[in-house]
Amino acid sequence: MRDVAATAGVSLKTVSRVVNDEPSVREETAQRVRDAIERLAFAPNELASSLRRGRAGAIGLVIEDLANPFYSGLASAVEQVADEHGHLLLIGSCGEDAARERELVVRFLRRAVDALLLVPAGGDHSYLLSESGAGVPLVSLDRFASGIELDTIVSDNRGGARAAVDHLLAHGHRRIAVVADRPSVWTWQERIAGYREALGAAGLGEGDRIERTAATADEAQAAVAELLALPQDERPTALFTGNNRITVGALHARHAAGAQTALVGFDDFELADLLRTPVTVVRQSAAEMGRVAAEIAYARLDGEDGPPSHRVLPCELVIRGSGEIAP
Amino acid sequence: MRDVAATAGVSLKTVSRVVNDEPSVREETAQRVRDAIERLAFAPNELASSLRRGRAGAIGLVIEDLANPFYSGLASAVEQVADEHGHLLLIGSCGEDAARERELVVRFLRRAVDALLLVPAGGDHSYLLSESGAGVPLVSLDRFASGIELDTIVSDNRGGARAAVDHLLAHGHRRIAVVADRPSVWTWQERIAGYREALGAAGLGEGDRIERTAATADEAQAAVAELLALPQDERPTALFTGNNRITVGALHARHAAGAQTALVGFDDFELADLLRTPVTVVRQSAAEMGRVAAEIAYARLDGEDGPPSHRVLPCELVIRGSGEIAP
DNA sequence: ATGAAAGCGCTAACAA
DNA sequence: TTGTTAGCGCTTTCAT
Repeated sequence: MRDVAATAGVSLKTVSRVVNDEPSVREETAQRVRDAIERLAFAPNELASSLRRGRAGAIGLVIEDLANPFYSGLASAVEQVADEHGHLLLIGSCGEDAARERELVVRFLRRAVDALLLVPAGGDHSYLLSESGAGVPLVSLDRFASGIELDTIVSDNRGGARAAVDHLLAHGHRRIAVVADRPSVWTWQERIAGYREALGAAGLGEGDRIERTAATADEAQAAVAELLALPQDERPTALFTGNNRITVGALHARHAAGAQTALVGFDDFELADLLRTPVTVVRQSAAEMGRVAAEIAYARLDGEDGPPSHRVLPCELVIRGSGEIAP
Repeated sequence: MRDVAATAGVSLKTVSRVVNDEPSVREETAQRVRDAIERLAFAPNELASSLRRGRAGAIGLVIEDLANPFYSGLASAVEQVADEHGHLLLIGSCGEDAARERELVVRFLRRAVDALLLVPAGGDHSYLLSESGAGVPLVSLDRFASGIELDTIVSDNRGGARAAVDHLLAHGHRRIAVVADRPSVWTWQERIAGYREALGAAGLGEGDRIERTAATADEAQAAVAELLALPQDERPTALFTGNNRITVGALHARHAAGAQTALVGFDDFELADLLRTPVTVVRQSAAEMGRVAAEIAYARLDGEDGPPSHRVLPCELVIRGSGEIAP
């Protein structure tokens, strides 16, 4: 930049003005500077600029697993909003590991990201209180973070789960199993609660619950294989699978067992309509969630204050066949 | 950091040494500094550190579309390698837009990323020659960048395409249509070339080619719907779909038309085995590609020199049913 | 083993 | 409209 200034015969600050499109530079001067920039192939250092300004020109996103379509859809929406604001996007996956999540959060904040969005893994998040003293907008997506009040946007997990199980009940099922994520995760709690509420409303009690957990598609496949191998009078006639990974595992197990067990999954997925038995799902929109979360963050950056906001996005039951199989 | 130094009664430099785990600090001094860090809740500013060091502690990845499972799988693998090296990951999608790609590349370089991986969109990439003068390792994934020689890692697109079409030919097909991506993209050229080679080797000529392009699943669905609506003596009896988006679109069109047209797709996808007609595909590994590309970048950072390297990963034909349907 | 001084490349604040 | 000065928070170099 010094070289550009010398070449153009102006001061450093004038070059800075031109680079940043500040007004109040005479057009003729600006042109001279632009020529010099061109000739020297000058590229400003955004790191230095960020340091001086105290703003990074980037936002951070911490998710569980970039390879999971739910999270990549979410990330894609966040990316788009960031881009509209001229920001770059730092992404990190923590794989439901609280320690790793914290590490990523800390590193992002140390890079002075302008805002931080995260899908909180299980565990206490009060550490965010001190980490974010700096006033960096913090938004929680998909789940509530425990131990701290943040701007949060989630799907109506409980309502969606209840709709799924109600649907199965309405089709005559009484032995309905749920396979869901780790209990430490907020979404799990909600989805399980929805399951129990629906059973309860149908007059079914604790003894009628069949609850399994699975963290991966493989674990889900194993769990469902076990369920389908139960003696007929204990075997569930219907499955409620608590997320997209679990649904995939369950479908494989169901296929391997040659079973026609009814199934409703949480999370829609591509080609669900073209499966051998088209899959009935509770749909939530990862993209919408990502978009809204990013917009909340930018509203905060824009000076919007007030207490942490909570947004709940509705879920939608998409009927395709697998949920309408009779017991 | 100044405050920490004052609190611990040492100089700035000593704090810096402790923060960076440099040796040659007496343990007792180090402990005093660590106490001060703790008490003041000091967090070093990575931006400042990066500026001074001239290295960002991050790498950049430019892909086409984060919401596409192929690219998110690739990104996930890159992320993992970056993490192993203590680096953060900047991601940007350019949606096959050359101008947007360049913008992202420039911004990443201005942030002094330590290495840059990119899936080159169509168009000339000689601009990279000047942009990367700084000696930042540049690796091209999934495609060759035209106009510049870069470390590049691709799948054997031509071989994979040829295997797909050979397979259809072996099952008696003679009117085989290909639906592939934009012609400006390197992978398209290779996959089309493989298609033509296979036809040629079977004694079929230009007149026997049925070639369509589609950039999205929707466009592919429309293109395939048209093909399937052709009079029977012109209608293709088999489809070779050139990427995962196109396969999805084609499957929908095929289903809507109630057709039993044979189909082999490029790119494997989840649940392909559980579709009504399980889908035969040519599988490539996005994860492997991402991992290897990142490792090449780190090898370069490690001082490895020599001319740009080319790595070609093999593809694998996965037989599931849709490719074995008779004409 | 520790510290002082200089400066990475830029922009904010103020001055001319 | 343009320039000067100071300094963002850290690390390098060199001295002690």
